[in-house]
Order: sequence, then C-alpha cells, then structure tokens
Amino acid sequence: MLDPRRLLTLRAVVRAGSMTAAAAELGYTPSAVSQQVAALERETATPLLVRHARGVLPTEAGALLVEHADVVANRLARAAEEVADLTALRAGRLRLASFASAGARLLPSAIGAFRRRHPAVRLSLELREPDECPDLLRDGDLDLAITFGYVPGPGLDTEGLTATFLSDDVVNVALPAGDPALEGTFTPTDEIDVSTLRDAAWIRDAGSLCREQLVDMCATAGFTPNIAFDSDDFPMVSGLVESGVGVALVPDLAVHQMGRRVVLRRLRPRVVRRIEALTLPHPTPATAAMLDVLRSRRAT
Amino acid sequence: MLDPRRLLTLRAVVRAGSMTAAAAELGYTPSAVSQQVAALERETATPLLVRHARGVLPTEAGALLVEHADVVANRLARAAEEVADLTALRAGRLRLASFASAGARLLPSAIGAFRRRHPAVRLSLELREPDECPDLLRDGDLDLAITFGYVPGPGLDTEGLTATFLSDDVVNVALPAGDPALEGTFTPTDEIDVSTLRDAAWIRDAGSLCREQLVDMCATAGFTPNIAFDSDDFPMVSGLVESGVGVALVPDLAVHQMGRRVVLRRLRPRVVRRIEALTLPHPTPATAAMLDVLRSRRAT
DNA sequence: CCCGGGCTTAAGCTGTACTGCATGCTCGAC
DNA sequence: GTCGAGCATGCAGTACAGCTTAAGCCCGGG
Repeated sequence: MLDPRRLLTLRAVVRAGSMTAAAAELGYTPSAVSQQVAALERETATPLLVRHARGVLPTEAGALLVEHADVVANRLARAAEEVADLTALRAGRLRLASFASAGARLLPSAIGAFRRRHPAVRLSLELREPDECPDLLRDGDLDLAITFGYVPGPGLDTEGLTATFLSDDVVNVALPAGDPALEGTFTPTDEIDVSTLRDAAWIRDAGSLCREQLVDMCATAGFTPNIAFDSDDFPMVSGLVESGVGVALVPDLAVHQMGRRVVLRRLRPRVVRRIEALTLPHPTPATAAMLDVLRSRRAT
Repeated sequence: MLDPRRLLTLRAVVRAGSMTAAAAELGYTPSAVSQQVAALERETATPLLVRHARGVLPTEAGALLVEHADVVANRLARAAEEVADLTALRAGRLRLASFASAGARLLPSAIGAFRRRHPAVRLSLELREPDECPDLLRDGDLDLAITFGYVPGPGLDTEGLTATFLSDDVVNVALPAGDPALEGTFTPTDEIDVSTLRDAAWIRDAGSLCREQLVDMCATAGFTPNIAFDSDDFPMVSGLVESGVGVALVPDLAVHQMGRRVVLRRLRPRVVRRIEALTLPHPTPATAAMLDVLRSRRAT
C-alpha cells in the first residue's frame, strides 16, 4: 500500500504543473516536494514525472496515481465534512428505545419537536423493556432509552450510564366497577390500602419489572399475591378487570387504555414508576439534543 | 482534510476490535495506536471510539470515518497494484506515430508481434511527419515515433530523445516507361546519375522533409529542380509519372504503390532514408517492449 | 481482594522529513 | 555567445512527529 501522504503531494505537483508551484501551495520548499516525489518513485520503482525545463509532466503511471489520489483526497475531504455535519446535527441518527406506554404517550410530542429542530437526523424507535436497555446502550446498539424503575424498588443497573429524570408515573389499582355510581369515571379519587387487596386475584402486566414489582409490593404489605392472569396488553387487562376476573396495577401513563367499566384508585403506600432517559455518559450531539427536548418537556 | 495515516489506523483499530490487537497487526505498541486515535479525535473534535473493558467500539462518527477509510485503503492498494501492472505490461497504453509508408509496410507485423506478447496493452497509431514527432514526444503526447531522415541530410532535432536505428530505405527515381522493354518491372536494376535529371520536371512528395530533400539533393548536384507538381499520394505520383508529366523520388517502402508503367532506378550518389524509432531517453515498459520488437525485426 | 487485560499518560528518544544552500540544467533575452 | 531567470536536485543540518518505554488507571473476573 502506497504512502497516502506522498500520493497527495504527487497530486499537488501534477495539478500545479511544477514542483515549485506545488511547494508554494503546500507551504513547503521545492526541495521537500522533490524528495517526496523521489520517495514515491522509489516506492513504486517507476518514474512518475518527466522533468522539463519549465516544470514537470506526469508519466502514464504518474497520471494513474493522480487519478487515485483524487479519489483519496475527495474522500478525506468528505470524511471531515460529514463528521462536521454529524456534530452540527445536519446528519446522523438517533436510536431510541422505550417501553410501550411511554412510546405511545410521552415520546410522540418530543419526537415531533426534535424533528422540527433537526430534520436531517434519522430517528428510530424500538420497544424495549427497561431492564434490556442498559446493556443495549453499553454495547452501542442504542443511543437513548426511556426507562422506568419502581419507587420504592431496586431500580436498574445503570452502572456506567447517565440517567436523566423525566417524570413520575403514579401507579393505580384497577377494580371492577362494583358500584354503579363509579362507572364512567377515569379519575382516581380515593386511595386504597394495599393490604385491603390481600385476598384479591391479580391480573398482572407481563413486563418483567412489573411482574416483580407486584410481588415486592405485596410482600412489603405482608402477603403473597394470587396471580390469576399475566397479560402484556392493557386493553386486555382492562377487559379482565371489567369481567371481575381480578384487580390490576395500572400506571397513569396507561390509564387511557382502560375501559369505562373500571374504577381506579391510588395506592397507599404510594407506588410510583420513575421515568428516566438513559444514555451513555458522553452522549452524541443528537442524543444530547434529544435530552434537551425531553428535559424541556418535563418543565412544562 | 483529515490525516490519512491516522484514518487508516482508526480503521485497523475498529476492524481488530481493540487498540492492542490493531497495534499487533500494524507492528506498533498499543500506546502508539492510542495516541494516533487520540490525535484523530482531536482533529475532528469528536469522540470516535467508546472504550470498553475488552476493547473498543466505534461511535457513529467513528463508523462513518471507517467507511471512508475503507475506500481510501482500497484505493491505495489498487494504485500500487495498477502501477505494478503497468511495469509488468499487464496494462497500459502505447501511443505510436509513424509516417505513412512505414505505417503501411513496416509496422503492421511489428504491432502484431507486440500484441501477441502483451495483449493487455492498448495500442494507438497516428500518422505524423517525422519533423512533428520530436515535440510530440517531448510534450508527452506520444511514446514512440517511427521517423526517417535523409542521408546525406540535416536529420531531425532529436535533442533529449533517443533514436534507435531500424533500417535504411533506399530512394529511387521513378521514370516514365519510355522504353517498352522496361514495362512491368518493379526491380530497380541500373543506377542513374542525379545530374542526368538536371532538365527533368519533378513530381514531388508533399511531405515536408521530402520537399526539402529533393531541393537539397539537386543543389548538391549543382542545379535547381523544376517542380511541376506536389502530391502527398504515391498512387497519384505514379500516375503523373506514367503520363509523362515528370519524374519523382520514390523510396523502397513506397515502391509497391507505383503503377506498372513506371521504371525505377537507383540514384548516384546514393540517397537513403534512415528509418529510426524515436523515444524518450527513459522509455516506459511498453515503449521498451516495442523497441525490442522493432530491433528483433531489424535483424531478420 | 487481587489479578490481568486494555487504554492512557508522561517522558524520552529516534527517524522521518523539512529547511537552507549550493549546483546543474534549460531556455530565453540581450 | 553570455548572462540571468526559473526549476529540479543533492547534501548537510535540524526540528518535530511519532514511536517506545514505563507507570498508572479502570474495569471485569476468579
């Protein structure tokens, strides 16, 4: 493989028509350029220039090398330019992940704002459970993940990652509408003590964190929940609750997926999902920009 | 424009998966590689690698640069390879020039032999008068020229060029077939003294060297020729001679273009066109190969 | 808790490659 | 013919880029 440095000086020489002119362009002395070309001719064991009284002309081999040098030079210039585009957010990509209910409720408006500000950045979003995200981030398969962790609760292993608090998602319990007076209301009015639900049958969200959370919460209250059903779909959970199969935990973000014949109550002690944005500690420009957007939404 | 050297080490690092492995491949210490990458990150003001416990992974910018580096590396390899092809005559071109009669008689078999030996070399041939060729060669517009110079005569200005003798082309005088006994013979048998032609009308080859040569020759013999006609076409010259318009100088190489009703005689003093191959002093491989072919033909 | 693999940093050295200058060459002008 | 301008080149000296060495740090695993 030829020395690219020398190839580029050959290119400058041929374009300028003389070593002296090329040297002036490159900020060198003619002697330096001459030595570079001589070195390249040694490398290729081929004369590349024919020396004239008033400059030089390329041989066939020289002209061939200049063509390649043009491509190389263009690539080097484009490479620098594209990296600049990346940092200026005139290009690039942002790979997002989020859990389902945030993807549906929280992200769309943020994504819209981001796209208006940086239309050239390609966005992608995949649905991921919070506990999958840290490894995906660490492996470089993801740029930003919207996750949650239950409070109280163990939280995620975010070693080596940066977590940005976004909001708290309060968890309710969904009850079948036994009292006709409550039908049609989605606003959680009264609180209900967890221990009250000691004997209830539970319909459980199938997400791995939610599964554990239910068991942990009940253990704290001193009992083991009776799991009647696992489902990963809130409309279905809603149907099961309405049919009287059991009760279910439903965070605020998923409330809109509940049917009309379900009653929601706050829990006591209060259970919250802490929603965070997870990133690598040195975020890419696009990632940082999205964090800005998310933080600004939080304020409003 | 980025430093291509550093770009290529970045490529090696990403391909190897770690700086240490890349260093081993490149024959450097890990420290050297680390410094190169750090320099590139400074140049681009962008992190290019994310450091892990067991190696490194490229950031988006890093991956982008590696793509460009791949192209650069391929080009550098191809460039070296194609230059090697050129010197090994597996590629390249050979631009020939010759005067008309050599192009028709002397070159075809040489070109055939060359093509059999080096089929990958692209050949081109243009018709040029000898006095045009030195400048074309010096300007790099030509690789090899078949030329002639009259002996005795001034010869060409071949300063800075290399001339390879190929053959001597003896010049005859073409006379109208006044004697019916001579009709139908093309073999120049007897000689004729130039001074004998003092009063003849001349049909002159229009080629610049031939025009002068006729005048010079006659001046040496002590008279000025009476030019009746200039033509650049030997069949036409032949016709004019046959019609009795005048006499003409016809070298051996053009004899086959003469009609049947023309008589040819050697001149005294003998006039010869010295046929040479003209090249630059450091011929390209293809040019050298063609010189070999021409020299070997000369021997046979 | 220690160990090992890997990246980084600082310091020092080496070799590449640039400068400066003298030389040789060609061409054009006087 | 002589001289000067413009250009390429070679040599000696030098400076700096980039390498090595050595030490340190971080992280993950036994």
